[in-house]
Amino acid sequence: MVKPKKPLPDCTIFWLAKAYQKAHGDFKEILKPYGVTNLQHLVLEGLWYEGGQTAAELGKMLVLDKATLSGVLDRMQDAGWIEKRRDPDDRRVVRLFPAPRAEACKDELIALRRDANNALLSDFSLEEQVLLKRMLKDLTGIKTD
Amino acid sequence: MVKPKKPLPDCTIFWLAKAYQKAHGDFKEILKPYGVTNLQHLVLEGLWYEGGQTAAELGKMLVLDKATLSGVLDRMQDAGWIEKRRDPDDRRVVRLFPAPRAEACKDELIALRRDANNALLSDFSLEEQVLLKRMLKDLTGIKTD
DNA sequence: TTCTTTCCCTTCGCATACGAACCATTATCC
DNA sequence: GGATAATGGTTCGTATGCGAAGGGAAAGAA
Repeated sequence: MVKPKKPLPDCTIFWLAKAYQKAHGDFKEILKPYGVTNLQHLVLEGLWYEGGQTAAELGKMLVLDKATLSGVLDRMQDAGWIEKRRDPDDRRVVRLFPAPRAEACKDELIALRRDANNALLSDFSLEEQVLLKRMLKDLTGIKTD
Repeated sequence: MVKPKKPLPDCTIFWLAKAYQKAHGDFKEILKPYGVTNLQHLVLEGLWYEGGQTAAELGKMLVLDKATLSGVLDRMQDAGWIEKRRDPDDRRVVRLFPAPRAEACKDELIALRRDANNALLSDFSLEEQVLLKRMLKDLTGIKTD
């Protein structure tokens, strides 16, 4: 009795989803002890790269819907990861800054993502790694110049 | 004034997420007129491949958490896409079958995924397409034999 | 046979994701 | 200046996604 081996043959969308779920899930486990989710970690990296960004700017940088960001930022503020400050010049705008809790473990958290990426790609040759990254970027349609 | 161009340089997890989101979003738009979601389409393909599967079997085939499947199957039954039948020999089990509504547009729906995949990969050479698929499968850690 | 374990599925809780509607504020046009 | 448009955020609704707990049923052990 042979079970079917090929669920969805050649469906790249499917394999893309599963590769993402695997990488996402692994990183999620790594982050769990720190009390940060994947998306929250990404937000912190965005703010470390450039603090004082507005939610709209951060959403553009991280390619995230503003509706998604809104809830995430709320939870991050409640958890003490970030600070929200109303812009006095434009009261529609909320400017975002990493809070002390984030600065305290900044280096450690940044290392986690770097290590997770290395682990993810460890089975590939350098050429394959470069090619994979290029193809993934091409798929997103995002121009990085 | 040059805006920062590289959001998260060399973070493959990030690009994997965005590539997935793009492919998923595009396919979602294609499916919208048909009243099916991406996951529901996947479930239908699973059942067309082999009808009468249990939810647990389908979850293994599609690499989906049973908790996720439970809600999806409910909505698909309500929408008339599938039928749930209690197995008389093992009353824990629910066996799943495509409903007439699904059979009616089976060929059309299957073609949609094939076309979406072709569109997704159209910018890559055949060699690149093969390599990408292999690398994605490697990343999932799923063995397809 | 009865107790324990295992299995299938459902439910709950939390966190994405995103379209759409909405409010407040600023910018633009006449 | 005043009507209109554009912008920044929040909120709502719907659909994933998964860990954890729970209930019912079958299987295995004592």
